[in-house]
Amino acid sequence: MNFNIIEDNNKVIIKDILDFDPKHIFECGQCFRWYIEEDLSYTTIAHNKVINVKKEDNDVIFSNTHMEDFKSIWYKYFDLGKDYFAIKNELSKDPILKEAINFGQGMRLLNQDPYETLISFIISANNQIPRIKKSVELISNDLGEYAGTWNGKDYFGFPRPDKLASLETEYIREKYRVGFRADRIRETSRRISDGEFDLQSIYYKTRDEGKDLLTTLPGVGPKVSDCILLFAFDKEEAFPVDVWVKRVMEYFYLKKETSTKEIGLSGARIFGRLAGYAQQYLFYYARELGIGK
DNA sequence: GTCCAGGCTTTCC
DNA sequence: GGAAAGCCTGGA
Repeated sequence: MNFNIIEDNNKVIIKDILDFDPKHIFECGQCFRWYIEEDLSYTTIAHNKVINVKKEDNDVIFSNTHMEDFKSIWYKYFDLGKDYFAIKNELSKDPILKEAINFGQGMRLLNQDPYETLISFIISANNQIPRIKKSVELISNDLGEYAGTWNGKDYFGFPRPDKLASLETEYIREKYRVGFRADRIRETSRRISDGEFDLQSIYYKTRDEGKDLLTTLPGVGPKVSDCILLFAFDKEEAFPVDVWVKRVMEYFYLKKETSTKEIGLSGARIFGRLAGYAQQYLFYYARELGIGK
């Protein structure tokens, strides 16, 4: 680790860390379980634990935790083993990316739970971020384990697959406001719960192998599978192409209307093994600034 | 085999 | 009232 960590009264503080901005991490669209507080800190839940993250000058304060959890859970979750200085340095050779990175300089790719990420991104299809967040919260509050309270709000973990697999499609549709995605959620959860689909095995597969497997699940196509590979399985070359990435790639790089499939191939060609990071800086940049709209 | 149009729930802007 | 971090189906 190239930064100093200290522990203090239910807090862990990283001193003088570059490349860590809670706003850029949580609002860049990779994660749906965060809540901004009045003091502009962010509260999130993962591994059935609640944590509050606040940036103060060049320090980041993690509250409601301790060093043991920090080392065993949050270090990996916040991708602190990666050298973002080197990643950004490499990608900044591209002048367009340099702008996008400058805009979202404190972004990091989280390592999230595979099943929660899978269901969250099935919900994301033809959907809006505020609605996706609401559906994920409704599911957790109804089926998840109580994980803690922060600033007066109770937090519940995302349930295990057997919970959603055991429900009727109509219940899922109406209770969680997921519309036509309800049966995809139920059937995908059932396959995992019944052991027909081994989600953990994807950790040990390549991006292409993982993509072929994930797209056999209902509700998982090219874009959603790349999101899962990038946000849960640490496949750095995964390049999810959504409407914003399509717009920003057409606007800056390709200069003409291009099919989604072709944009995916261009991402691999232009950005190579770091395509996932490039995608995330570009997505955040394009969406916040409305580029190409 | 590949490509593409149309349909899909609900709500946010 | 259009659009939304897309996927699935059917037909060319």
